Amino acid sequence: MDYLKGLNEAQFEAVTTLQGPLMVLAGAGSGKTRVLTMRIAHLITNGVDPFNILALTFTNKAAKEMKERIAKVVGDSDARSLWMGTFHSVFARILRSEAHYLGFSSNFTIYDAQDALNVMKKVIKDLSIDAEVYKPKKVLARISQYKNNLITVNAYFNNPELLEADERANMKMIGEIYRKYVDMCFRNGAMDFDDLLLKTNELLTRFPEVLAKYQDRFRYILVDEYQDTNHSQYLIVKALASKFENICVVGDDAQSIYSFRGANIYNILNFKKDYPDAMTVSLEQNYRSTQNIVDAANVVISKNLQQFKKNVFSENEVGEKIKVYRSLSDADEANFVSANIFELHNTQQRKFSDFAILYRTNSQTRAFEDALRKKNIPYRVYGGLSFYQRKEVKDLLAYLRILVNENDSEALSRIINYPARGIGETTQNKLIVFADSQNVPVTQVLDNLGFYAPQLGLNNGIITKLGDFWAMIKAFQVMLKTENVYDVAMEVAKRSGLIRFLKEDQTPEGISRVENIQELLNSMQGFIEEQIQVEGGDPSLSNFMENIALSADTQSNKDDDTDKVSLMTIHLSKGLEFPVVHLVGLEENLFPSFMSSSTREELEEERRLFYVALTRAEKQAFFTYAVSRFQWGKITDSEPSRFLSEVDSKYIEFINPMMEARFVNNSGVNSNIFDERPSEPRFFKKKDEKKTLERNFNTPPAKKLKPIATAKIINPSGSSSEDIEVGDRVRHDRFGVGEVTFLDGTDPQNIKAKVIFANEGEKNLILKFAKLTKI
DNA sequence: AAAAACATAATTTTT
DNA sequence: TTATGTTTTT
Repeated sequence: MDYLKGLNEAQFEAVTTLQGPLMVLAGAGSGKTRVLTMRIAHLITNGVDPFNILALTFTNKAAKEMKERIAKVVGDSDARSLWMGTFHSVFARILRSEAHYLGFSSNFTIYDAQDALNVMKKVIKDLSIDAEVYKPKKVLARISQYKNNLITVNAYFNNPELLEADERANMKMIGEIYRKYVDMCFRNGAMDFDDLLLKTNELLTRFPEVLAKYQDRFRYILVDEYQDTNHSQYLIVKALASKFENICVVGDDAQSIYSFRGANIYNILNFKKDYPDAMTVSLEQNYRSTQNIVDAANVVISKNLQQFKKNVFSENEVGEKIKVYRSLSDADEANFVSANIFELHNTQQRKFSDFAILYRTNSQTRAFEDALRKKNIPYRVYGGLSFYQRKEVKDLLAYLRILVNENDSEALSRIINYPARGIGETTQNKLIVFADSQNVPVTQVLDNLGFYAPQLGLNNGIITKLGDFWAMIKAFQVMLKTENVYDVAMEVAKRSGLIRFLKEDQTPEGISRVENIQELLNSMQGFIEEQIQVEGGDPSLSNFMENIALSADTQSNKDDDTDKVSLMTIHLSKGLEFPVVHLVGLEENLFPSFMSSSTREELEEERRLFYVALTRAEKQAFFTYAVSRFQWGKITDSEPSRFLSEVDSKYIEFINPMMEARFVNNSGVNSNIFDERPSEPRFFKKKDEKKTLERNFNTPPAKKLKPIATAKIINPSGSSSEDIEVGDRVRHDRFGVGEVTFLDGTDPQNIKAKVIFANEGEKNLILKFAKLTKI
C-alpha cells in the first residue's frame, strides 16, 4: 500500500473511508486530485470491481489526467473499466444504450452550442417572431435554465409563476418557442448539452428498472468539483447513490465559478442535509503555493459573505511578493508579460511550460499572441475557437453527421448546397415545406424522389441535382458499413468537392483551411488506432462524433507536452497549476466583468474566480492591468480592478517605481494614481518593447500633428531604418509600387505616410508597420 | 443562384 | 476590430 504513504491525516481519512457518504472540502492546492485518485486506487485494491465505480468530473482534461494517474497505481486494465468522465460524456453513453426508452434512436446527434443556436434561429423564424425582442441567445439561455431545473415544456405551461414571470419580462412567447425547439430537436434526432442531463433524469425517474440497473452498477460514486453541479446533475447523482449511499463528493465552495450555467453552490452547502450521517473531511493545507500567494488569496476571498469557514494555509516558503504592473495599453501589457517571461526563462532557467497567462475573456488572447510571437516564445492557446468549431471542420463533420443520423436536418441544411451544387434556398424551402405538408421527414422525400417529384413543383434539372446529391450520401453510407472511418471521411472530403473547393482559395487562410481538414482526417486515423488497441474499443463513426461533440479542449492532439507557455481563461485553468502565473487585465468592467457587477452574488462569483486564478500559482504571481485598452474597435479607458485593492498591500509590490511610491502613501486605491489617463489615440502609445521593465510611462502626449518633410522607415522590430521623404518612390508588399505624397506625425515611432500606388490608389500607412522599401 | 457590397451587432465564462 | 447578417449586383 505504497500509495497511502505520504498522505497527511485528513487526506488519509478521505482516502480510506470507503463506506457511506463522505464530503471532502478541499481547499485550493490541498491535494484534491491526489485524494481522489488514491481513493479509487484504494477501492480497487480492497476488492471493489472498477466496473462498479463511477467517477464524475467537470472537464475532459480532469478526467483524462485522473485516469492516467490511476492507471499508474492500479494498472491499465483496471483503470480502463472504470466509469470515469464528465457528467455529459458518461450520461451520453448511458443514454445511447437506453435511448429506445425515450423514443430516441441510439445514434442521436449531440448538438453543441452553435448547432443549438442555429436551430433556435430557425424556430424563431418559423414562428414569425421578432428576433430583436426574442434574441436567440437569450431565449436559449432561458430554456437552458429551465432544462437544468427539470422544467419540461409541460411543466412550464403548468407553472403559473413562470408564465407570469415571462409575461412580465415581455417574453410571453417563450413557452411556444420552447415547445417548438424541443420538437425540432426531437425530430432531428438530436439532444443538446442540457438534454443529456435532463433526459437522464427522465430516464431514471420514469423507468424504475433502468434506475435499479444503474444503481446496482454504480456502487461507489465519486463526484469532483461538486460545488459546480447544477440541479439536474445533483438529482442524477442523488438518484444513483440512493441505494448504497457510497457517495463521495469533493469540492471547494470558494472555487464555485459556474453559476452562470446553473451551478448551485447549495448542493455542496447542503450535503449534510441530504446525508445526515455524512462524514466531512477538510483538507486545509496547501502544498502548491508559497505562503504569500495563499495568504493574499485568503484575504481576498474573505470579502465574500457566502462561504464555509476554512483555514487554508501553506507551510512552504514565504516566497516573493506578487508583482503588479500598470500598463498603458493592452499591447503594452502583453509586451511586458512576454518580456518578463523571456527574462525569467533566461535568468531563472524556467521552462516556458512553467508559465501561464490567465485572463477573463477569450478576446484578450490576441495581444499576447502577438507579443509572444515577436519574441519567438512558444505558446499554446487553450479554449477559444476550438479546432472543431472551425467552419471547414464543421462542414466535413456535417457530412459525417448525416451518415450517422439522416434526420439531422441541421447538418443537412449545412451541406446540401455546400460546396455549391445548384440546390439553392428556394429549392430547399420547397423541399421542407412539402415534407412538412406530407408530414414526413425531408429524408424520406429524398429517399423516394421519383415518387414525390411530380408534386414538388421543381424542374427536372433540380430534381436530378437533388437525386445526385442524395445518391452520393447513400453511397457514403454503404461504404461506412465496410470501410473504416478514416477512409470514408477521406472519400467524403474528395467526392463532395469540399477539398477541391477549399483548394481554390490560395490565400493563407484558405491554405490553413485545407490543413485543418487534413488535420481532422489525421485525428480520425489516430482515433482508430487508439480504439483498436484498447480492448472493447469502438472505432465507429458515431463514437468518434460523440467524442468530439463533448470535448471543447481538443486542439489537435499532436503538439502536446512540448515546452510552451499556456494561455487560457481563468475558467479553464481550474484544477491546473503553474510555477509562474500572470493574471492579466485586472480592470473594472473586465475583471470583474461588466456583465457581472450588478449584484453581490455575481461579484462574489467574480471574486471566487480571482481566487481560483491566484491559487494556480506555485512560486510567483504577476498582476497586470492597462489604463486603456482597445475593445469594440475603440480605445476604452479603464480603472484598476477592485480586486487589486482588496489584496493587502503587504503581499504586493509595484513594478513601476513611481507607482510604488504613490501606492505606499495611499493604501486605498482610489488615489490620483489612476486618474492620469491617456487621451491620445492608440498608435501614439505604441512603444519600443526593447526598453527595460522599469521605464516610466509618462510619455509626453503627442501634440497636434504637423506635416513633416522626412522620416525614417522603422520596421516593427524597431531596428533598421532608412530615410524617406515626400516624393520618394516606394514598394509595399501588398500594394506594389507607389509614390509618397505626404508625411505626418512627430513621434518617430508613429509617422504616417500618404502613398499613391499605381494599382491600389491612395493609402494611408503607418511607416512602422507598412514595411516600405525605397526604390 | 452566387458574389460582392454594405450594414450592424457584439465580447463573459463551458459541457 | 471582427464576425455575421442583409441587400444589391451580376
